[in-house]
Amino acid sequence: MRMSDIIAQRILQLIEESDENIAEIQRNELAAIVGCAPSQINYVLSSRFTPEQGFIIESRRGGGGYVRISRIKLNRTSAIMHIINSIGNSLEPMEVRIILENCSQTGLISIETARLISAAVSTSSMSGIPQHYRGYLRAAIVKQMLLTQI
Amino acid sequence: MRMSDIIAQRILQLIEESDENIAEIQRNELAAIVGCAPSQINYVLSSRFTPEQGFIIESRRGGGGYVRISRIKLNRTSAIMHIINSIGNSLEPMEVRIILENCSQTGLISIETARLISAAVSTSSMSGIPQHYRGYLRAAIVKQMLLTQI
DNA sequence: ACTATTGACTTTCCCTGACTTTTGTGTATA
DNA sequence: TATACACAAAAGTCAGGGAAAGTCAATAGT
Repeated sequence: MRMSDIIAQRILQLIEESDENIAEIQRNELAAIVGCAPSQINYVLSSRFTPEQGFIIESRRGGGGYVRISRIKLNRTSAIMHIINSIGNSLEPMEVRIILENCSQTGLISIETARLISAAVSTSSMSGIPQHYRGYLRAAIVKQMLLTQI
Repeated sequence: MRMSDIIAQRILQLIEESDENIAEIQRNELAAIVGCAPSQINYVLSSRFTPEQGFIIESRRGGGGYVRISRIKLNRTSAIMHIINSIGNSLEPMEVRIILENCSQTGLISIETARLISAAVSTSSMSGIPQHYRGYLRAAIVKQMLLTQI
C-alpha cells in the first residue's frame, strides 16, 4: 500500500470519527506516526483533499500550529458539488456571471453571497495580477467560496 | 491551547465584561495569572490589539502602572471603512484571520460572511499563484468583499 | 509519462530573558 | 520647606531561539 493512501485513509478516518466532519492534525506528528516526510502530508492534501472533492484546508504555522481538514456535508451539497466539478481550472468573468446568476436563480446561494463572490473575483480585486493568472484564480476562488455554501 | 490565545481571550473577556469597552490590567499580574513572561503580554497586544483592529492601548510605567486596552465603537459603515482603510496593500493569512475574527466578534459581519471571505483568500484558492502576488491579492480581495458589506 | 517521496530551505508564529525606561516613594540635606 | 538623590516597582524593547507548517526542485517508482 502506498504511503499517500495510508495518509489519506488516516485523515478520512479522523474526519469520520469526528462529529463535525473536521480533522485537525499536526503535520509533523502525523508524518511521524505514518512514517513519512512531513512535506508528504502537503502533497496528499493538495492532491486528494481539494475543493473539487469537497474539502477545505486551513492551517496555522508556528508553535502549536495545525492543519484542519473539513469535509462538506452532502445533500443540497450535491448540486453545488456538481457545479464546482463542472468548473474547469479557469474561468472568464462572463462565465462567473452566468454561474452566479444560475445559482442565485435556483436559490442555491443567496443574492448576498453572489455579490460577495462577485466582489472577490472582480477586476479591482485582481488588478496587479498578471492577466494569465486571472482565469485560474477566478476558478479557484469561486470553487472555494461555493464550497462554504454547503 | 496556545498562551497567546489564552491571553487574548482573557483580555477580550475583560473588555466584554466592562461597560465601557475597556480592560485595565497590570501586565505582570496578568502574566503571573496565566503563567507566562510579562513581555508575552506585549507580544499579544502588539499582534492582536492594534489600532487597525480598533483597539487603543494606553499604559503607564512605574509604581501602580497599568495597561489599558479600549475598543473603539464606531457605527457600522465607518467601522468597516476604518478597517478597509487600515488594510495596506498586502495581507498575511494571520492578519486576515485576526481581521475576520474581530469583525465577526463585534457583529460587523456575519460568521457566514467571514467564512466566505476566508475561503476566497484561502491557500487553496491561491495555490498556483506565485508567492510574490499572494499578499497583494489577499488585501485586494478582502477589501473588495468588505466593501459589499456597507 | 505520471504519480510519489524526500530533503533542504523558507516563512510564520510563539515565547523568553536580559536590558532599558519611566514613575512613584521615601530620605537626607540645605 | 524644598530639592536632590537613591531605590523600588512597574512597563517597554529587542534579539534570539524553538516549533511548526509551506515551498520547491530533484529523485524514485510504476
